Amino acid sequence: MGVHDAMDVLSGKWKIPIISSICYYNERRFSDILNDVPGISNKMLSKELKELEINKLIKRTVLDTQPITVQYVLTEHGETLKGIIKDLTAWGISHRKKIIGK
Amino acid sequence: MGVHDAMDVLSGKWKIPIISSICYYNERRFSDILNDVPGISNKMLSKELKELEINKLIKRTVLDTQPITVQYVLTEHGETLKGIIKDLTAWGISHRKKIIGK
DNA sequence: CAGTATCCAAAGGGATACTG
DNA sequence: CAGTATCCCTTTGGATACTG
Repeated sequence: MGVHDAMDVLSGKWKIPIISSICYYNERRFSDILNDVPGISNKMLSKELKELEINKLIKRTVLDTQPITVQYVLTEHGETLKGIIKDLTAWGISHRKKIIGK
Repeated sequence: MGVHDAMDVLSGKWKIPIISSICYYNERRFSDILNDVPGISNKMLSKELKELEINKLIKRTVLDTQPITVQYVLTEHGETLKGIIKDLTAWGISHRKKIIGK
C-alpha cells in the first residue's frame, strides 16, 4: 500500500493539472500555467510549483528578458510521470462519460 | 487538461490508498482497510468509502453475519483503475528511492 | 463490527493588494 | 511578468464517545 507516500508528492487539487500543462507544452511559463489550470490562484500556483521543484519533478529557469519570464520544464525524473498522466487523462475522460454523462 | 475533473473523484489524501487496499485483496472489510491504510480514522474512511460508492468505483455489501460485516469490492468500472494504481505504486517506489533515499 | 455524532484545531485556499 | 503578503473564510480531519 506504499502508494500513499508516492501520492504525497502529487497531493492536493492542483499538482497533476500543473504537471499536465507543462507536460503538454514541454515548457511553460507561470502565467501560461495560470491560464491552463482553471480556477487556480497565483498563490496556489506559486506554492505548488515550489513543492514540485523541491521534489525534483520540475525545473525552474529564469530567462533574461525584460520583464523577466520564468520557464518550467519537467526534469528527467518528472518525465517518468508522463505515461501515468496520460493514462489518468484517458481514464478521466471515460469516467466522465460513464458517470456524469457529460 | 481534463485530468482535473478526473482527479476530483480520486481527490484527497485517502482514496488511492483505499482503492489499493481493496484492489490488492479483491474484497476487503471496513476494519481491514482501517488497518491497511496507515493513519486514516474511521470517520475519514467512512466518508471516503461513501464517496467512492457514489462514484461507482466500489460496491458495498452487507454480509449476514453476527455482528454484521461489510465487504467492499471494486466495481467493473473501478477495475479499470487497477493498471493506473499499479503504475502509481511502482512510480512511488522508484520516486522514494530516487529522492528520499529510503 | 461498522459505522455516526460532536467538538475543535489546523490546514487549505480565495481575493486582493503589493513588489522587484 | 512572476511572484509575495495579508486577511479571513472554508474545509479537512483527529480524538473521542456512542449506537444498532
